[in-house]
Amino acid sequence: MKNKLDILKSAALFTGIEPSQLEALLSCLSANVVRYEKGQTVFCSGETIDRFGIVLSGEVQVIQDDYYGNRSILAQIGAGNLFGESFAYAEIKALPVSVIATMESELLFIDCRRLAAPCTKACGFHSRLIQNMLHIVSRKNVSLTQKMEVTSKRTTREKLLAYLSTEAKKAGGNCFSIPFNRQELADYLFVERSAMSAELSKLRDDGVLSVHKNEFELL
Amino acid sequence: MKNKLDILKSAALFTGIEPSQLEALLSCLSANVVRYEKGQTVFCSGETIDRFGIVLSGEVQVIQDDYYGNRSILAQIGAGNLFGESFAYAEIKALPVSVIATMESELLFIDCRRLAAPCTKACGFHSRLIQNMLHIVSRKNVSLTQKMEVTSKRTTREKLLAYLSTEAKKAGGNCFSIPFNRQELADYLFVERSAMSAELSKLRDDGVLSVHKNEFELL
DNA sequence: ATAAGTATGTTGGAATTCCAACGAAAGAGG
DNA sequence: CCTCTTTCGTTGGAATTCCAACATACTTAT
Repeated sequence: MKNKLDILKSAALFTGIEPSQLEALLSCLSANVVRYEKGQTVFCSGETIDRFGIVLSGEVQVIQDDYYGNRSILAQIGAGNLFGESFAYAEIKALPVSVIATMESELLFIDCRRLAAPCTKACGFHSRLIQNMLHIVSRKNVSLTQKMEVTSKRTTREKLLAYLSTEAKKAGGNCFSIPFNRQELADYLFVERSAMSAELSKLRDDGVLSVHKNEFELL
Repeated sequence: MKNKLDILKSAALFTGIEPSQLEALLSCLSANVVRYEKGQTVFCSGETIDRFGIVLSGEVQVIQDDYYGNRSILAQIGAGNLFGESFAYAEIKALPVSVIATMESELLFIDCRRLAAPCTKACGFHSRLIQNMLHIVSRKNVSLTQKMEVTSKRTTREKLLAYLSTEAKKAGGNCFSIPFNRQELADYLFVERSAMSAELSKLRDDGVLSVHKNEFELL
């Protein structure tokens, strides 16, 4: 339980909150922790949710499967980050996505109304929390827009280059590693795995990049 | 100025605010109105913004042009709706998109910090406003996700069907009109206009839909 | 009414992607 | 060490998209 609190202390949702007050706050929010195994479903498309999650350890993916079996990965959420909050605060009836654990994970859940509404105990956290939440949701919005900038490209080659460029920029250099295997990367870019693999080879032959497993270098 | 206030009264940002207090609130926020001509740029990609806009009349589009000249339409914003708020609250340095007026429009601008921070005059609006804002940004997030559900489809035909189905559902029937011309629809779906036009004809020949200008009917 | 400009539908060939299948390489587990 | 499973690269043909070009409405301005 020690390291979990450390994760929360540095989580964006709790910036500006005194670490010493964190436990009191969590109990005020009646937050609860649940452990998930690899591959388990956290939220299932179609259901209604009024709570959101924070990843304490492990990782979850926000995905969408159509009835042809094509999977689209919309987002990958690591430790300290939130998932489901936009759908909870948008108050939609049917979740258009699913959330799955990609590895053994500990997730903390919080009721979204409990966080937004000023509480009866007159604790002063809520004003700060809702500002943090607005900031987080806004940044997710920007992330989605940037993902669209990548997936709006017409060819697999352009999508790859757009994605790898942003990853390089994020890493602050030409060498970086990506958090996906080939199938996941294809699902993230909305393209075919085999065609993408072939295109990666072509990019390598063209001297644009070098690649070893998930390690990339743009030349 | 009369109808402008009417627009604002029913705008999602001001739900829960007494209409009678609206003018006082606007002055507290030091909101200002600007008129734009058709085709004018409202926000330009690359700039930093600390304010957002509300469409009073007319319409704006959130777009992205790459250096091959391909335009992507990310969103279309009509009267009463907001634009730019996610980028303002995410506090990013460089705007990754541009906003343009698609027709003569009146836009109202509000400083994003002015809205979020409790004001010195101790007016009680801000708590409500920030909750509304969180709700709006969350719903935009859901909209972006739904747009991705459409654009993640691999073929033009599937994209069209996915888009038209959601429009039909939104209209609550099989007959509906879309707010785009053909080129704009192609830019919205990230496909080629001519190929899309051909695919529309094929869908018509296949008896899946009938179309007259922007009026569609799914059969 | 005429002319110019814009929007839309159509078409043919080049380029690209999709799909299925296969084999090689890397890991996991016994 | 071997087997089983998963991941990844490659390939060939079918299907689709892209691109450029052109023809036909439909609009707008003069």
